[in-house]
Amino acid sequence: MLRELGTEARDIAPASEEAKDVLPIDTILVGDCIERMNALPAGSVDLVFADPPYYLQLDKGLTRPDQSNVAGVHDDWDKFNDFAHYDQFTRDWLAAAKRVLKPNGAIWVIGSYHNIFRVGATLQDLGYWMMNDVIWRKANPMPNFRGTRFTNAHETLIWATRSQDSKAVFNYDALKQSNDDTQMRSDWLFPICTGQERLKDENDDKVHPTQKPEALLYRVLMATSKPGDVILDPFFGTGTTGAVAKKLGRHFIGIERESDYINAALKRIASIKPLDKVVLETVKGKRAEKRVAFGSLIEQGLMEPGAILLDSKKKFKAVVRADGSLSCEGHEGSIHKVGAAVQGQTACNGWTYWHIQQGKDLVLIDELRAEIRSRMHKLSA
Amino acid sequence: MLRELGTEARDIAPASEEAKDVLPIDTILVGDCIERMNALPAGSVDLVFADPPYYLQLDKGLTRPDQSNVAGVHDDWDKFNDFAHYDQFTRDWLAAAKRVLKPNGAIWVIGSYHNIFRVGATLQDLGYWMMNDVIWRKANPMPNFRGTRFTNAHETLIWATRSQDSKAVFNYDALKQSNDDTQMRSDWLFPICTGQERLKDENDDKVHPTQKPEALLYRVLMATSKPGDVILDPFFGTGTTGAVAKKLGRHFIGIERESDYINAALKRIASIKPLDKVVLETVKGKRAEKRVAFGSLIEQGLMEPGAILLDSKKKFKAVVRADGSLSCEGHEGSIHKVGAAVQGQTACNGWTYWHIQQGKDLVLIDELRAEIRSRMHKLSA
DNA sequence: CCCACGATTGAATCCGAAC
DNA sequence: CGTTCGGATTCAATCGTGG
Repeated sequence: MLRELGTEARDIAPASEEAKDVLPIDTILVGDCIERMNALPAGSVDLVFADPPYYLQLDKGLTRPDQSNVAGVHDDWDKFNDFAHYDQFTRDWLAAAKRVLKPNGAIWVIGSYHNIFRVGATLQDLGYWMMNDVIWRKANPMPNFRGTRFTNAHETLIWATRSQDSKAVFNYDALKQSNDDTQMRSDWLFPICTGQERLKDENDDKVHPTQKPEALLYRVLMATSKPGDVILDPFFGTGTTGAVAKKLGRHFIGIERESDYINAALKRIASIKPLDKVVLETVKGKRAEKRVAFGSLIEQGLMEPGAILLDSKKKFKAVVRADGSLSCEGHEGSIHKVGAAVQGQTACNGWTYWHIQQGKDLVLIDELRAEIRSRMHKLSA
Repeated sequence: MLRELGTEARDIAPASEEAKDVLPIDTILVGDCIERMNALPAGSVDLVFADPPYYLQLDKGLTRPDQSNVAGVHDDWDKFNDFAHYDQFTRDWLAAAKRVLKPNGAIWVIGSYHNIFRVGATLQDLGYWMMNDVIWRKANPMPNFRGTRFTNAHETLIWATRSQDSKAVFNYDALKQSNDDTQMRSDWLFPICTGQERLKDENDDKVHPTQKPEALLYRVLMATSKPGDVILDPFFGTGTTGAVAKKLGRHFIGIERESDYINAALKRIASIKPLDKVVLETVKGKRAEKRVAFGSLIEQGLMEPGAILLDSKKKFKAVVRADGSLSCEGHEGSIHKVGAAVQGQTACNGWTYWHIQQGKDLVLIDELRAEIRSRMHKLSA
């Protein structure tokens, strides 16, 4: 029995007319992802983001040095008989995903060393074209409690297009702008999903054992999709993809089997407010010469897209856009460029010009940068 | 025609006698790596480090990083056949490597997204057991000149043992010590090989297009090998593995076909001076310590039968019996068993749980163990 | 209100020598 | 070979509590 669970997000972001007509936009489809994908029209989806089962093969329990128990992934959905079965499953869902992708569509898959080599080889076998493998470096990974291996401190994402001649969306300048005006690298640093962001049930247990951080999806969608695009997540879980897609003015289609996950995802996504169109406009063309790391403030949650920056006299108000650029009185660009423009000057250090209102006080954004640097410093080399 | 090129390193590092007798130690074998590996005795090598040819899908057939032809590929194979060919090559050399590895041997393979997924899946298919995938983060990667992808700023290494029940060498404590006393993570930051380290020919061109930095091999060998171990590199190139192995008191066996690479490697390795044995001593953890039976404290007069042991909060009092067992609140047995039982836990390290009263102070019985070990040490010296 | 401290937790293929 | 059991093993971040 297959149902469709819509959310109120359906009408918020702009979408192409044909997509609205033929696709269950901003909806969670209940059931097996292969069956549900095969029921969608071919060539209709812009991007797939998939977080499939990793097939961890954990047999025994694990305790911390203080004898406490580690809650591993022992769910049925991660159980397979052997690699042959896992490979077959992988081939099937990747083939189904390829069918629903538009000719210029692309896919992201995340995994660990347990499964990512099977996934990568199968992607290549099916004719997908690799663009990058991307490393999510975890700021706070779980240690290796037995001292037998290196701390498993990363996961691998593969970004591939539907075929070799697909022309993928890649917002190069926006990414560069948000990364100190240097090219975005293939190694990304984010904390794992904890704290307020981690969904808990009524018993204060985690709803999903492997919820991904929104910052990760934020970068994926900002990098390789446009507002109005349709993002399909065949392993929707608790809906991180949907939440970030809605926030960023993209449409999502989620597929999930577990009702507990679906219920949590629906509630979660309902509370998301999409960012304003103006905020979402990505920078086009070459950008400022000065080095800025402003975008990382947004990725790491120290500043919300749509936030207002003020100069010390509150004369100018600038809107922070999702890619880390500012918009103020007709000027747009980096914090430095806009700071200079509104003052009628040729140059300006945005870090020591713009403030953010915190209660009664104005706080210099340079203080937020210091916080970022402090975080990075702990992790360097 | 196969030759063997020895270097003067043969006699420098200590090696087991049997290895010296049957293996071409500290030698570069000329020719095809599969043939030469198959000519080596089975179960004779401690560690394999391999930097195999990349598979560049844009080219016809299998090429090295320098575009030279690896195998006689005459046909215009389609993609599937190309991958099949690369997979066959990968399976053949990985199977040959597995045969020459000792039962507790291990392998490292480095690659990029072009080939590492084929390599990883084949390793699993052949029964190797993954320990970690490790990310080499390049401090100074080549930028993506066309701005179409993320800067390819890393390469992936796979560390796997010969089989699931192999007991791999892993110098956990030495690594932790060298990493600011925290566990070594799976993401490593090193610059690419440039400057003085980069081998150049008479025209000042680089001898090898993908020479790896010695720092990378240094960490690999320090982490997963011991002095005297035999390291096999089937794609020896200009001999980074051999140079670092010699420096670190390990033996190497290199296999290479190109005489230009071999000549550069021979010259390079000849100039390496092995580090002194004393310098090569690493931090050892408690696991390396000899076991001390609790009863020996009594035998050696450090503790009297009938003595009282206390936990740190003096909640439990245990009586030491003449045979070295404890008795406490109806529980009896080893210091570990009783410690676990009184706490209601499944395990406990009695040495770091129980104390004896000395005057006003509580002294951990682990200190008495240290005294025993100190005495044993003086006796053996 | 702020700081110190303790408790908790996270996609994990997590022991090995002796008998 | 399997079983037993000694005893070795954790980092960053969040959240709650108490001073």
